[in-house]
Amino acid sequence: MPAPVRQRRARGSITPEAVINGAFELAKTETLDGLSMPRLARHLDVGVTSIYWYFKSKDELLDTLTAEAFRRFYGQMPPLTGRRWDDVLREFFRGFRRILRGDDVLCDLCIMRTMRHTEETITLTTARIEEVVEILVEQGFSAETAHEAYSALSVYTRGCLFIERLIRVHGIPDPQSRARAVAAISAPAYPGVTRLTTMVEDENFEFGLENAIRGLRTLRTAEKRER
Amino acid sequence: MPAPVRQRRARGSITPEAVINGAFELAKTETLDGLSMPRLARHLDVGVTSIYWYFKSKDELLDTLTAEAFRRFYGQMPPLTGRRWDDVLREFFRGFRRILRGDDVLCDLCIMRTMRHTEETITLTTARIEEVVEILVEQGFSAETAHEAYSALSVYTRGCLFIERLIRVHGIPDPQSRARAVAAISAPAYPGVTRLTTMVEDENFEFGLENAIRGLRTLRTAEKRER
DNA sequence: ACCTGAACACCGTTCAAGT
DNA sequence: ACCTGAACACCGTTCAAGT
Repeated sequence: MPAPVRQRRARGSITPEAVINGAFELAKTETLDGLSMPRLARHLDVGVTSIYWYFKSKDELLDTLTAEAFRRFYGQMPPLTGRRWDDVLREFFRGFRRILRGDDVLCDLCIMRTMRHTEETITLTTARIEEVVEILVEQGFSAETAHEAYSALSVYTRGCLFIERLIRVHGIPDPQSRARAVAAISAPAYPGVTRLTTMVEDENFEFGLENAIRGLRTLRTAEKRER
Repeated sequence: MPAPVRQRRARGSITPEAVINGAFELAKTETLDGLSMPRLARHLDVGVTSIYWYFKSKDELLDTLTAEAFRRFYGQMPPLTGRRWDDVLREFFRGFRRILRGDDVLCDLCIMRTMRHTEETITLTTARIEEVVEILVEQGFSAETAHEAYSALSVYTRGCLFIERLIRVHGIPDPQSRARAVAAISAPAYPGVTRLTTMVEDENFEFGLENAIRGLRTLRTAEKRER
């Protein structure tokens, strides 16, 4: 009954930046999945269609948000200070995980959404990769191996973030049903199985990280001997 | 104008199994995201609401599909034949990746969707984990380490599948824009960077797998010496 | 007990205006 | 050039029937 009166906005009173900031705000109060065009419009006090003047689809808006997310993410990544290659790897991938685990919106945009990055994002990412690779090469790795090492640890770290994010969104089965399920096994040989082996915690992450570094140490020695 | 006549179905002509099979068929022709209740109903030639008699929400239907997907997945996992622990790990995780990379619907259900499994699925999974862990323990690993090793390789393999799936769904930026982006870096020290380091291919997967095994070998020797 | 269409509140997007 | 509401085709889910 009360007419949904809303003042017509002045020309130029909407900017792409305002839309992007509003989108981040809204995603933060809910979740990235909760971000819809009508809700965003309401949040910005703008007609729904007005957003389409600046972003020709929701996907294009999300791409822009992703680019901004990467900028914010890399802005938070501290510069490398370690001297030895293994300390550098630890520092880098621990930081990587810490930052994205602490910000669900950034995690959803940088890790969960897509692999189609903008040119700017690729530049940012590649520069960071190079930094790490360079240190590895300086300290005796071949360029080839250094890249593979980075790639493997990157996949591992993103795998952790991905699984941890799924758990935060959907939860895990309650411990009781889990215990019953494990009890149903014919030969539960090792009590440790009852622990959530499919879940990632700090110690799990650390084990994989240290183990990879151990493998790389052996490889480095072998590569050095070859020359 | 032509009245949308559809015969009323007989009582008992719809079964949960038929719904599930229809859902798998439909997801296969499109994608899991393309599976909607109206489309599924049309595919089954059933009223939309009828599905809700057997599954009280789409989420419950998806949970049932996930349980079935895990059954199919484990049905395809070959029994372990390797003798040495490292061969067993290779065999297991290569098979894991191969099967889920070859079936997008299974991958979406088992890897991408959720971590909230049914009791049956947990039993299936835990039994498989135990099989691997037991072999590691027989050959000199502590139960603790064996679990951590499994967990790390599982996270790594699922990370690969996750990233590969994202690429299949959304694609990656075209090589040209990528090359331009890399060229924009101030000091592109290593030409290898131009290669898609964020992408996962067979050789990338193998490197991480072998490297983890290398790390475990060192750890095993150390653990043996301690005793 | 089982099957059904109409209806509701949502979504992304387009159209045809208004200023 | 920029902002807008109405409208469209979709979605998941509920309701109030029908048999």
